[in-house]
Amino acid sequence: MNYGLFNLCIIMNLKDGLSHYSNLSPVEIDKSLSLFTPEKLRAKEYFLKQGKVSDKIGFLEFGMLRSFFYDENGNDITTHFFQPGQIIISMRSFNAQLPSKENIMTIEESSLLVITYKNMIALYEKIPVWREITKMVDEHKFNQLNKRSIQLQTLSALERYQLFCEKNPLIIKSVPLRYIASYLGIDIATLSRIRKKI
Amino acid sequence: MNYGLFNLCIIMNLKDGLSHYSNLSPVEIDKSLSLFTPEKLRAKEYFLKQGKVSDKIGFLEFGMLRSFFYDENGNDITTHFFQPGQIIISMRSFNAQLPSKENIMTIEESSLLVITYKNMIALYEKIPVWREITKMVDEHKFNQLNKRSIQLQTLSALERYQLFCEKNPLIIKSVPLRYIASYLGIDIATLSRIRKKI
DNA sequence: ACAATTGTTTGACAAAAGTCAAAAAAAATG
DNA sequence: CATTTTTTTTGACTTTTGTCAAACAATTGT
Repeated sequence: MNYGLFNLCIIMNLKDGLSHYSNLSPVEIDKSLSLFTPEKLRAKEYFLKQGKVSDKIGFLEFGMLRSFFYDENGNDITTHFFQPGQIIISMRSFNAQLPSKENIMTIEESSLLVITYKNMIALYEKIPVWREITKMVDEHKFNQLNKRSIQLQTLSALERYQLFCEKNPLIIKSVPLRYIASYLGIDIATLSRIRKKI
Repeated sequence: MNYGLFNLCIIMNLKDGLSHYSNLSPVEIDKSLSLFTPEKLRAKEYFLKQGKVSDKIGFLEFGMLRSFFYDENGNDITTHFFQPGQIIISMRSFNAQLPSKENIMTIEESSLLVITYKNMIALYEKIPVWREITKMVDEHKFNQLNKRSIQLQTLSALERYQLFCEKNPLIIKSVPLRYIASYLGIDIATLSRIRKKI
């Protein structure tokens, strides 16, 4: 059982990831995977809508998604990007089964392996190790968020953008700049000027 | 079982909190509390040091603590304030038993109820409901951090400070401004000017 | 109580980031 | 492939925030 599971990246699929990084047996892996169903989404389709209780999470095979919400002025605020190999989840809504405060939407055509909340619970009963896997995902998400929070707290717009580029070359390539600007808390015009400077 | 548990605030102690907000029986509560030991700390004492694996968490009865780290220039960056009624924990270090990236230190004289990692594990075995309580604490911490992250992303220095004052009157009263400035990602001189403006 | 230390405010200035509007470029659509 | 539509860049300007140093205030230890 290993944190690498959630940095799988593009190369690996869910099955290979589980066999490399979890200590599930091949039989358990097959039993687990039978509860996931493939789902294809076109660009700009919702995976989760603000206000609804999240009833599923997904493992992203390929494509790109983002989570966002609308602030009091109707601005679209991006809060997260989801890359291949990552778990698509709204932690608060899925874990506590509360109405979501954010949308999750594809940026481009995407392919996921989806498991419903009901099946996830079933999985916990059948294969208790999955509780640990979930715990690891949650911890990983917490640590990511913590890093992000510290970056927003301590870095200038320029530094945030530079670090983001360094750590997320894939996102830079395939995501509209205005989403990245909003994610970094920078005005789109300012980001444009920062880019010119580099 | 109820989220109110982690917004107990000053009025309530751990015992009352557990009996009001958890569904532990009185016997279970007493059994649980026997694994917590009182700990008094003077001002500016460490509860946890950067680099060490956290071996305990605490419930704060009274006093005030903060977590912080030193950045590459040696600046002291405050990442969190802990108020009475809250759980003192470094999530990453305690949950995953990894070396801590942050310090936790009292700001003023404080009184805690402390439980060691070993005893926490014992508690999970004796009273499995504690796994759920922990899960709720973790979820609550995640949601708090998520809020904070969005505030850093979307609000101006002035707005961040105003919101902070509104939500944390106790902290404003008893914590040096430079800690608050650092927590909000604002230069101390800028914060001083913001305060004059209000 | 007094010196020493630590914390906060202020001034003068510089740099960073935001605003609004228009132009340019790129992407989507028929 | 030409035309909408969307996205990005740019210009001119304003506002916000940071920097450095000094003055001032508060707190602490002896």
